[in-house]
Amino acid sequence: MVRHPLSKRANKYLRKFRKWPHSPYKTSWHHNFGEQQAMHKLKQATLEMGCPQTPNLPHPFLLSTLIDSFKSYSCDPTPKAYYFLIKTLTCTSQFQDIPPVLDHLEHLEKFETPEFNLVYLIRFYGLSDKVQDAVDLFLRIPRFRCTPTVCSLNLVLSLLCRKRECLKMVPEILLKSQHMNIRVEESTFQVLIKALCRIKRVGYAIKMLNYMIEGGYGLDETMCSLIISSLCEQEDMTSVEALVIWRDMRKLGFCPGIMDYTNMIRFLVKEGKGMDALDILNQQKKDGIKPDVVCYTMVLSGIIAEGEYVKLEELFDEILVFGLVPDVYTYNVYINGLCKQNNVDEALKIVASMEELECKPNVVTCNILLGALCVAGDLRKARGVMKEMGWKGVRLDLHSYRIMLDGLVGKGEIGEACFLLEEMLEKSFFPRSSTFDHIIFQMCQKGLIVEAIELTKKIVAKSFVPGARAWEALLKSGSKLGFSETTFSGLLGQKNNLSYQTGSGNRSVIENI
DNA sequence: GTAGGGTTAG
Repeated sequence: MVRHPLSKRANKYLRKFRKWPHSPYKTSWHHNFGEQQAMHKLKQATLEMGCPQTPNLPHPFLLSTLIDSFKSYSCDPTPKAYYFLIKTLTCTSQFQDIPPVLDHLEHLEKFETPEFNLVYLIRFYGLSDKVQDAVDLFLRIPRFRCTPTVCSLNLVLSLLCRKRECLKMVPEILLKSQHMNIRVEESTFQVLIKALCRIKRVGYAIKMLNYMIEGGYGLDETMCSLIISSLCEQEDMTSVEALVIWRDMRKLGFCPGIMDYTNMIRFLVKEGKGMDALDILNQQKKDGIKPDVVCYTMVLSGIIAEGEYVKLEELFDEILVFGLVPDVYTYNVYINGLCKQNNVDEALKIVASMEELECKPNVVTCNILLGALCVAGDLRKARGVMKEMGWKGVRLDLHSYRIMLDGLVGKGEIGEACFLLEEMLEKSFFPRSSTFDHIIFQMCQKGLIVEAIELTKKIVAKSFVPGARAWEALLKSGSKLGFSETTFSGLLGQKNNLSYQTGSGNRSVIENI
């Protein structure tokens, strides 16, 4: 343990340095005892305040309690006592009592207020939507005989960065902090970059990174990674800009890790730049960072989106050559690529081989196949896939049903479509609005008007809102056959229920019935 | 040593 050297500041009550005889009331332990008792009294008062038997009693003014407690033990209030007081006031929502406490602390106390007392309150203000109060308190710190450090500054900055409208105060605070003699540190930049990335202002985060470098700090790789991972969430970031950022960071010596490559690839693929993603993958290999199946899967899907099917084959082979084991995600992407090339038979073969490799197809595999078979008009095989998935325990989801339903409707298989729709409704799956309209329209065309009305009633009872085209078809057919208004009474019964969720187009139709 | 990051579709 390091002790303070016995110097001028040594305790004069120690025998070695004693100048005066002990006063029985003025020893240090006695003083501490008094402070402890006063604290105890203060805590007691706050406990009684929160007493469940008297919840409606007005709260005592705790500042007076604090002052009185310490006075009664003949000692001065301690910073600790103020910390306790401020914490109690915030926890019990007695916000109106905080400013007098601060005034008292500023004008009537003599001790140097520890920064953490104020930091606590600044944080509290910031998190309870009182950002201006937080800023004001920050600027007022020196008046509490406290030397503010980068701690307070970082806190205020992070609070300001949480809200878009407060961002504009950041430069002003940075400027004022200079006058307050707070030295901006690397951590300040980190706070700003993290906050900017969080609120999706990656452009500004990059500016900060550059300021950091200009300020003589080394390249912060963690911040680089953070920026790269935030690219995807940035709506107005183009792939060209992202690639420039990536290139510049690399020039500055950034050594991306696998997650950085993954994030960059994900961003590019999302932007429809599969070939750029492939470039990044190749860089990754050159840099000696082995891409895993996740990287490959994303790049494969990007390449397919760009229609580069030759590359697709090459890359899929590469996965196998590198000894990576494709998983269901990879297979799904590959199968989708085959389907996009109208090679459904090959896709089906791959599914069969997946099973041999004990990689179980999932509902996504199923949906890809169903979609491709329906587009190809091969309903027989599509039905087969549906059944097979059922046996294999792959639970069909909303999309499976919608895809199949659209396939049936597209081929004019209205009877079967209705059957499937019933099955969907039992599972609380709803068709796309246009699909339903199509079914009703076709039923009316075929003269199945009563059935169409029944089906509409059933789906409307489940709060589904048919589109304008369905209503139109029903009305036209109904009036042709001389149906009275009462025919639609079952539908009208739902009117109030529907009006709030109906688009304007549909509302006028319903109201006109 | 691990997970996580990745798949279809209106």
